[in-house]
Amino acid sequence: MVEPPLRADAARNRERIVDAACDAFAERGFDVPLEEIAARAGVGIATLYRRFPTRDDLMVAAASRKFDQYELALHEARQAPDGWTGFAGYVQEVCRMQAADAGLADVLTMSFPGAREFEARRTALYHGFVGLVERAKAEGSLRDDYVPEDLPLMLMANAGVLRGTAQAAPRAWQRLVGYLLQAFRTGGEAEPLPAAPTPRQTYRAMLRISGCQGRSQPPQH
Amino acid sequence: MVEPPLRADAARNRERIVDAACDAFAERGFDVPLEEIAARAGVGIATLYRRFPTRDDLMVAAASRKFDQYELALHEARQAPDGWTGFAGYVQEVCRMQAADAGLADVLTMSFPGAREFEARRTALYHGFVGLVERAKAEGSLRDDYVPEDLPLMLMANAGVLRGTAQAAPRAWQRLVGYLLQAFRTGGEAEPLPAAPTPRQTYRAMLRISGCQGRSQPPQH
DNA sequence: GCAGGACTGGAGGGGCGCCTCCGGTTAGTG
DNA sequence: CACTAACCGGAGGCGCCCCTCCAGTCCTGC
Repeated sequence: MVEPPLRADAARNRERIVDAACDAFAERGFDVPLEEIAARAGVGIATLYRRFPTRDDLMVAAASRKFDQYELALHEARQAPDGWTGFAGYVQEVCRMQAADAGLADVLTMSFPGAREFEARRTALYHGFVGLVERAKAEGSLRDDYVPEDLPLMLMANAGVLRGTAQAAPRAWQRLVGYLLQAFRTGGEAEPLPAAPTPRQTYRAMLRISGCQGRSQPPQH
Repeated sequence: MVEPPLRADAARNRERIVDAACDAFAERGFDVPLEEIAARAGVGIATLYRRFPTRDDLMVAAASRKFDQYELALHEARQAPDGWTGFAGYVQEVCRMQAADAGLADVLTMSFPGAREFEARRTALYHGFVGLVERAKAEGSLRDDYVPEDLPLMLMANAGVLRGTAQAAPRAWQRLVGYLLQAFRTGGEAEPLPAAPTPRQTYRAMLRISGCQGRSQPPQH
């Protein structure tokens, strides 16, 4: 069951593949061609497959690198002066990371039953978040019917906004998060919101989503 | 510039293609293979391409069929007893339609600069919505800093939730909409929310998103 | 009922990404 | 230094979907 140690050059290549995967996933999401990752790593496609037989394996390896960030955010949220600051700060930070990293953010809303250590860290993060929720509820600033499952819900919503607006209105997600935090808070006065996307930005975003791969000319024979 | 009328059989086939496209888009989203649409319509792939040279052309034709529903929803919202009911009812209805129709809902967040009549109807819907917004703001129930562009934002967020939960927690979107409406309303007390997805549902949704196309066995030679 | 033009569908070339096979290369030990 | 096991990478088969070409079919107007 225990893997024999890799030869030095193989280990080096493995590292380079994971590095390349991190970059590629962050820039272009999880559906980049594996060939591109291999090319970025300066490695043959076969080498990539030998080391990571499944796309999931590679995703797990790449994602693990980012857990540090999430754990740091959780740690900071725990030390916030009050429950709401901690809860809201964590939620915002997670969404910000999601916006900054096209693919890897989905990691929190994914499950890889095969990856033990990965799942353990994800579960720990989840428990930590439950703690934030309870603290905020106890001080009365977070509505009672909030449930921790609302975080994945929010991440999925955020992902949808990011998919649609990443190019044209890269700050639109902040407004969504602003609205949602407002809804999560009890007895909230209307607080100022992040700026809305302009009509122009919205229009451009709508163009982007559509196919619009050009080539719509009639055959003009 | 004016198209000659189609031959009777050609017109019939055209109808069947649009019917099939409506069904296919609704069931599986906009990225169904065109070959499948042709097969559903009982028609050769070439026939489909002759009638709709571009995927966008077909999408426009299929989407136009659904405008009636949107226009009906707008009409009803206008006759609501008060501004908030009209605004919230319309928003909910649009999101409900989005949930019921995997692909076509994106239509409202897309733009097809080439399709005149299509764009005109979409624009009319937009203006109608602006009317709902103004009425609700005037009566003081909708926050002042709400902008009409928040509707596409919401639709994108809803699309993200639907993508993630369609199989495992088909009602999750209602909770998102509930939260957002709460945030849109001024001075809102916390109203009861649609049920949250259960942890079990959330877990299943997370599994679904991941690749998980099986086949992760090591080569076991 | 008979041209002839409009229409049809399947075959097939092309691109892209997935994944594997295999001949050549290299690290690392004795 | 020499040898062997581990490692490498490109070539290429496969499946999927896109889109086009063309020989045959079927309306429709006369």
